[in-house]
Amino acid sequence: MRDRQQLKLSKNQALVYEALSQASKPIGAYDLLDQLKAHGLKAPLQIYRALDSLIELKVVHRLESLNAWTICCDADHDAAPIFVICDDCGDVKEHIDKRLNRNIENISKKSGFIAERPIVEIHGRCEDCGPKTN
Amino acid sequence: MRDRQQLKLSKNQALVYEALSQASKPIGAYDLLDQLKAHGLKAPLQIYRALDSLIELKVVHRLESLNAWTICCDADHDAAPIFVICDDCGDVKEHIDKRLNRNIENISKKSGFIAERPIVEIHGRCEDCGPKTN
DNA sequence: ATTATAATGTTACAAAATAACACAACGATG
DNA sequence: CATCGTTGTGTTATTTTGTAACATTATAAT
Repeated sequence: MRDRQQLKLSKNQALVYEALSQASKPIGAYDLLDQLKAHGLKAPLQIYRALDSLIELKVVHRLESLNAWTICCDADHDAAPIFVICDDCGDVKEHIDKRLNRNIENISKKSGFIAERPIVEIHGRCEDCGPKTN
Repeated sequence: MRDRQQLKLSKNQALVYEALSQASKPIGAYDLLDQLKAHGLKAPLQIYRALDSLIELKVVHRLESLNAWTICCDADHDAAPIFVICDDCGDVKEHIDKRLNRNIENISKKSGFIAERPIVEIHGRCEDCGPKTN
């Protein structure tokens, strides 16, 4: 796990990074703000700006389908991250799958498209929670 | 192209469906509302409710990374839709790719996960727009 | 030291989505 | 055909999520 020193994070970036690191699940911007009010943060923008930098540094991901952010599990990936999201317990796991990434590349190439930011978020039920009952 | 009769859409559902059908790109809920004010719609909820039903009917997709909705291009797909999104011109194309869908199934199975709603949205540059220049 | 760059603080605002409640239309069933 | 459950509608207010604009402060490099 890389720490603030290695990453050379600023104060707010470090605060947000720490909060995300300690969380077991992705967190929304306003939840982060609530947590970090104790450390002096006051406005949403402080959170959003820190998140933007952390994404730029590739140490944090945004989950588009959850409006939430999470720590990047994997230090060095060229491949796109794949998120598997349990809609019951909220657990989220990050995977890297070279084959799926090649697939995305192929689909893109076929139409002359340049894939710069592939988003893959698989909603469903994790092993512990089992199939939906309704 | 299925029409209102075949789908048995209600008034608001039909209005939203028509608006999306005629659009060349995905549209946001409030843009839809603006368009449909001419037809008497007044509140966001009317749009959101219609969109929910249309998604239930599987004739409309939500693009999570755009906060926008688009008509489903393909009448009968069991496989998950894949969206390819040009960040320059805003063009969006829907693809169905069995191989990628098998991939997603495999990734899920490995961890006992049941994939109920896979989201794949590939941002980048289309052939016409070419690579980013900045 | 100075200067460009990045980060911060703050107020106000915009955009996206939902809650709650009352009422109307529709379709099946008796 | 009546009535009853379901689905759809209308409306107001509110919540949640994300930005704009502008002034100030820290950081690192030459």
